[in-house]
Amino acid sequence: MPRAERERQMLTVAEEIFAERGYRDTSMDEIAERVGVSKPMIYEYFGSKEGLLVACIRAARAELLAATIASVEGVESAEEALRRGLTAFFEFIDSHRRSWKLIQAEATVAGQQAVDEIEAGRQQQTAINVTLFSSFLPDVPVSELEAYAEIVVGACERLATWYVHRDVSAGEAAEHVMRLVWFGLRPD
Amino acid sequence: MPRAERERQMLTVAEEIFAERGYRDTSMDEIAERVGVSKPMIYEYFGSKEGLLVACIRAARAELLAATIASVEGVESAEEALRRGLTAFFEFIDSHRRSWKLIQAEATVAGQQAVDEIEAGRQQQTAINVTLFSSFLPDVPVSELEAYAEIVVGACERLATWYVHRDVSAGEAAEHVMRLVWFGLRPD
DNA sequence: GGAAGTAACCTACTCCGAGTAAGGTAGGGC
DNA sequence: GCCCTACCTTACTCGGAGTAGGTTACTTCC
Repeated sequence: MPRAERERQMLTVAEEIFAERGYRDTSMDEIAERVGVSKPMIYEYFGSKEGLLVACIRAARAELLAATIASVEGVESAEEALRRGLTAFFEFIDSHRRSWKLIQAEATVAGQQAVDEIEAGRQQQTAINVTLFSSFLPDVPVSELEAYAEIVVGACERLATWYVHRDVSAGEAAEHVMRLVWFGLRPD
Repeated sequence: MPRAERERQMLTVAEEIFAERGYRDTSMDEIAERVGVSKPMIYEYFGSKEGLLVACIRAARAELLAATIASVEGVESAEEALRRGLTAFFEFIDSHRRSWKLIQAEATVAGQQAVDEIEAGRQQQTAINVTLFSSFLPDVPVSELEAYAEIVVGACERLATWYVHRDVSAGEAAEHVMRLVWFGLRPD
């Protein structure tokens, strides 16, 4: 079996087991067995247990970002773009709970590399927000926009965790964040 | 040495090493050595490595909550109470970076117990926010207030992480959150 | 066809650190 | 003096991350 395919297979299985039982309680032996391969193969391809987790996180975050970006493409109004981006985020959470757990690493993270990977993902999300905010807040300094962008990223992450336990639609969740961000930020 | 004092000593050392090197890269042997005691003593008092971490998290969160509550005591205006609570939060972060790392567990968390402990701390913080919001938004249903409370908790957590790398004062950070929350939520 | 190289894969380990079994010592109550 | 309890130790087990050193099988070049 060619390497690329094996890697994808390993990622799929790892994502499943990590999300199901958590990083700590997953052994490399188990992943290897479920893939139908021996442990050193995984080490050959991903370097370490943490490396494997990092690859899973990266893949999941990439999917989320792609969904967000696709949702705002071609939209002119800033308000509408913001609303669509937020809705896409919560819809993603809804249909990809497993990926969401991984992106957050469900607080069962491995080490510095994994922390950095998650932080890098947040930075991408923050950057999108900064761009968006600057379109309707041209006079606000970038450092302040960054603060707002961080706030929104944090707000969404937390609300997402709350959200999965409630009977709330993606639209409603998005509207809640919208209310704060749009009413709170738009110039008077 | 009496148990209570030993426990406090162990917590102090553990907090220091966990915050410094992360949960994963800290060994119980090392903590025991630095305390000047043998490993089974720590197991006798805290049950497990995760139990020790949970105790550290709980202590740090209790300190933060106490500071928050003290800051709003006796304040009448909702706006002022909110501002003071937020400022107290960021001031705490400023002067207790080590505790903050632990409260977040710096993404190097141990297992389900630790996750639950962190979540429980957030719930306390959320409850405070719900009470506060209901004072100036009496007509909004509780479930919606909860959503806003979660949003604010998430926003503060994220902004705190951003905050420690920047040259921003606690007051400014609080003002940024204030702008969104107050302008975003107050009834028109 | 055979030599040489390489990519995919394996068995059989090492080693570190969490957690434990079994016991030692010191001081207070009677 | 004796027992009981609380504090503390040495000396282990055991599971899982990571590795050394191979084997197999397919391609490539002569």
